[in-house]
Amino acid sequence: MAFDHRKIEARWQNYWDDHQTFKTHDDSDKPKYYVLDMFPYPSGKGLHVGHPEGYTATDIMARMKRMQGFEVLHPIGWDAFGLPAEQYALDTGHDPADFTEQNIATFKKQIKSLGFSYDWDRELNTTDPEYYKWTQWIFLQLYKKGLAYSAEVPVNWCPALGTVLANEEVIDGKSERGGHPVIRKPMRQWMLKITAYADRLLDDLDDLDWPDSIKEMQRNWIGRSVGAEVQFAIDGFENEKVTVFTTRPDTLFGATYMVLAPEHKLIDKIVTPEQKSAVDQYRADVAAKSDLERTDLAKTKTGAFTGAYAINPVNGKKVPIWIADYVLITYGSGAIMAVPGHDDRDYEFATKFNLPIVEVVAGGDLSKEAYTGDGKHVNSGFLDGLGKQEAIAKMIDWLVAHKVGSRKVTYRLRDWLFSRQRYWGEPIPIIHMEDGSLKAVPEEELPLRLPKTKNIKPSGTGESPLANITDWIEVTVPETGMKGRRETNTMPQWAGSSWYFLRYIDPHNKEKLADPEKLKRWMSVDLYVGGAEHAVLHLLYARFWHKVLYDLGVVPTKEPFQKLVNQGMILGTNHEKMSKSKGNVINPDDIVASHGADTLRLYEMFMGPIDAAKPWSETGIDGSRRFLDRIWRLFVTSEGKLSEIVAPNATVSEEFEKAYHQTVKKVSEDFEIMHFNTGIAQLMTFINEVYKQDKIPASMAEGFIKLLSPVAPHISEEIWSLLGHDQSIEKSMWPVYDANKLVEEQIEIIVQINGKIRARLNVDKGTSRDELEKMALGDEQIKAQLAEKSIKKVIAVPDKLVNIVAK
RNA sequence: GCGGGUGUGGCGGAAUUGGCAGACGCGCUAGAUUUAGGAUCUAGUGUUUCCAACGUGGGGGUUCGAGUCCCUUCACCCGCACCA
Repeated sequence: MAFDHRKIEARWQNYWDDHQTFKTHDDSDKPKYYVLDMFPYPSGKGLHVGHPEGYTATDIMARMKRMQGFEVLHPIGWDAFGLPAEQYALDTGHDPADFTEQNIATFKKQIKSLGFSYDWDRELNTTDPEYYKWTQWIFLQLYKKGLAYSAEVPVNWCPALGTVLANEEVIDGKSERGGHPVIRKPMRQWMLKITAYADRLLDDLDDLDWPDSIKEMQRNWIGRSVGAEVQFAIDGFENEKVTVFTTRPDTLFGATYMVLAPEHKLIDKIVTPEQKSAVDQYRADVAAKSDLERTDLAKTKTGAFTGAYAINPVNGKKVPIWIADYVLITYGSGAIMAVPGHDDRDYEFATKFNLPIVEVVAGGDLSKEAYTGDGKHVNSGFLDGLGKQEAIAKMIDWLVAHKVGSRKVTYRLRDWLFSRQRYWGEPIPIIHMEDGSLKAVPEEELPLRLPKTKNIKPSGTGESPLANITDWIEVTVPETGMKGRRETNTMPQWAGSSWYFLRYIDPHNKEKLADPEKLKRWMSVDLYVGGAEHAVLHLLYARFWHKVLYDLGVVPTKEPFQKLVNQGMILGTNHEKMSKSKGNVINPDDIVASHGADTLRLYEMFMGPIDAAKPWSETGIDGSRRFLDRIWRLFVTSEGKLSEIVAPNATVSEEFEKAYHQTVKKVSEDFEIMHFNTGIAQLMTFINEVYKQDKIPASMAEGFIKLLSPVAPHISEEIWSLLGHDQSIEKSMWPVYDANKLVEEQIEIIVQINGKIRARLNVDKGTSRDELEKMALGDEQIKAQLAEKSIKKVIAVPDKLVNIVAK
């Protein structure tokens, strides 16, 4: 009987469901292992081959750990709020909830067809009011702690569509849908003060077992820089000051001009009448530029002189104040002291506008370029002769003593723009009262449900479609009779995914986000696997919320995800990213139908390292299927019975026994560190060996099938039952190897002359250096090779080699 | 430009602390078998001028010995984008 994957896979998937094989027990006394996949967004397009890669990796870990005696938490759920459902609703008038439900059903069916060992009783859905109740609850905690505030910030407003667009919906300043112009318009938005946690988000990265690249990306994103704030007085304006931020306060003596960002609010006050038209013109030019043009590094510097002068506090010199778009209003204080001698950008600007360049750190050639390195300070008064570090410290002391500046840390990280002008998101539980005050929806009234509506349409005002739903919007506080209007903004998609891993731990809890005892039992996540595209935002937001919850005593750990692994992308057969337009998309459903889920799982793990980008190969997937067929033929007869190669008490050669124990060792070790490709290679090697045997003992057949089972669970269950077991292989114990069987008594040693292999010797393990040397020099072949030469040196490494250096 | 990463056969990829380069798979070749097929089994398969030499993007170095360490250079991928 051939290996019929359709029948077998369906059978075991039903068995697992019926027997609740993968149910997680909170009260077991086994050690815990929490292995988590990144929350999928159930798009209408369904699963692509990238999904099963990460999911298979975590599933292998989950299945192996269960067999190794761990209580495993391996859940899945749906990050189901999001733009596509809303757009679908706007286009068709249908309820996004229905659309989402269908998509989830499709996704679930696809995921189930791959045989992942999820505990489906813990399935989550961010759009479920019982779930988003707690998303809203967390928001209220943030609000109470002063970490949620509202502010006027510019958004992408499309007047023609009457709506606000996300950045990705704006292409070249036009709306993606319809090509209407989009303008930046300040609107009141909810912000979360993630910057208050910047230092902790940065520092706690050190203890995480994450890829360096991801940690580095987060560090860069947070962008902490240490320097000083310096206040410059403005000539002729006694009450005005400009504060600049600099990382190089030691170069203050070299500040020969000052630059304000074109949006800086002081400009109108200080600009001289003669310069006003030039400044206005420049600001108009800058405003007309797209973000892309403004940030184009290749362009030359532009700017305009305001006519005003600032006073350099350290030497009292007058320096001209310019405006230029190379200074960003969003960073630091939106103003800089320009030190053209020691900053590339300032140098470029000064050269273009003929501003003076003064050397204050020796070591460079200022006629050619700015010198940004370290060196002795010159032309710097009390700093002369000092190096960079001492000079910075001394200058900060001076600034503090003269009350014109201080040490200062700034971050690139901005506060999190938390509101979206959307219907399909968690409602923000805030009421704007008619007296202008804000009132939080009482916790006991949560969840604040999204109102059902027949027709979702833009409000036209920039508010979300919720603004149309008068019944929902207008509220009266019962105690006071005061009227109010609900917040029409909803939360971004990041909200629900910032804490879902906590809810899996206690998904049906009505009283709390999750039981503290259970959180203590399960946190933190031992292994988190997902795509690198979430390297910054999702992982940073989740860490931020987690720290807030930690401070509130809700969660027991400082960090949510102890170990993080990014699966690499699966490319098309042409080594390019899969895309519809390139026609190189592989649909996992097709593979499951043609080759089976086990084959797909096996192949995706065998393709290469989990974190590398790897191209798909048609013949490669065939090869993986062939391996499973080979296993099947080995263990199962054409009548569907257990093959006679398996004999309970078969004796095998010492060599084969060794191969078995080596396989157990290598597979166990490789899977543990997620080197699935090499572990699978070892399984293949073992099967190649088995093909050379007449009989193998049942114990080894069972051991092998156990090793295979996390990767290819369906075929493994089937063979396991043919081996005479009436319980799932999942309930069996992971095999252990006998180290004694791996001990080599004799090993082959290579003998090199000048690093080239000239002979091989079989010696007892542990043969001493001297002995090896003697044996090597006594070897006939070696003697012959050395006949014309004189020996300079002999290096002998026990159990490895002898290298003879000769001339 | 800055930060991170990757370069190994025809292809995907293996290779502890520096110690037999190319495990395993694909592809290819040959043989066997068969109801002749995109099946199966067995063997072979880095290159070349094949008793040997060369070979891990290029160049240089350290070392008895380098895919692995150091310097330099090139190519590609990912992230950031004038962050003062």
